[in-house]
Amino acid sequence: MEKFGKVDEYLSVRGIKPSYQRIKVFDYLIRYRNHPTVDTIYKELVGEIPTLSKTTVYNTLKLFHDKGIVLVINIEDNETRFDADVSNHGHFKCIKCGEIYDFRLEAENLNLPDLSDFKIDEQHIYLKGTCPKCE
Amino acid sequence: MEKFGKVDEYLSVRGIKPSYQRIKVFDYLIRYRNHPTVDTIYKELVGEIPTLSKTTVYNTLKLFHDKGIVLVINIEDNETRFDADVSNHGHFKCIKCGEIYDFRLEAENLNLPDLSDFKIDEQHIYLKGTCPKCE
DNA sequence: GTATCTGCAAAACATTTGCAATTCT
DNA sequence: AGAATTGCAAATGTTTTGCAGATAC
Repeated sequence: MEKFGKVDEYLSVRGIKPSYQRIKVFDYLIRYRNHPTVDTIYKELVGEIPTLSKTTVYNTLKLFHDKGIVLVINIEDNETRFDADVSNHGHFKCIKCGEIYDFRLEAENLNLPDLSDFKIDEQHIYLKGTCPKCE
Repeated sequence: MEKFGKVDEYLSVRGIKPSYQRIKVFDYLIRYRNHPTVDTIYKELVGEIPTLSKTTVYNTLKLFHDKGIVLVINIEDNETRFDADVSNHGHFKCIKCGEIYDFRLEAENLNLPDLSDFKIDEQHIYLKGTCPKCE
């Protein structure tokens, strides 16, 4: 994951003090790139960090989101997921296996009409269906 | 709202018994077109239907969704909203006033790449930013 | 030593479930 | 009467909040 350089430096540069917990959470996000929920992150890390609390995971992800280094993914109404890839891309969720795939989104692919007076800050494209493995 | 004809008929044709509560909920959706949450619908209708319970609103919206006559909108992670317009359109949420706007989506506007092996059932386009009124 | 960060416990919400009462035909 | 619908109360699950202790600079 050279793209991020050393994680503590990546965080520092963006005004986030690189605490042990924050480094581990961010490291998890970029290592697995699996669009995890808070619960997934917590369960994965608590083995390594026995004192970890979910509150800290919530705090950390909120901070990351405020600082613009993670995206919040609301593709399903009963689970909030997170993504450290903040580039412009879309998400596809397979309704059979539950896997979430990323796909590239070129600007010209989204030529939205009559929104000239709207200032667009965020753009989320969510698709649902069946992935090649499950078809 | 001629598009829906009489609500009880619209529901019946789609295999939904048009109970008083169901008619009122659907009527609310098509009359206000305001992408309400369960709570909004409940609060609006309980004045008119004093015995109404939130459970019934939940049951009703789940039934409507299963039968394909409402869309679930997850533009925000802390609120599930509903839309009786099931045509292909996108949603824009103003982060200042909170209003949600619909916008048309033509097929050629969404020319998504390399998804030929994926079977797409649902497509959600959510934008966030500032609306003309709030700019 | 003072700020910040962490994590426990409780609170606040949103949603679901079980079941009994009601309604409809 | 029988089947479906409604609605209460309780359970569940997720996220937030208050605060005390730990950690970092």
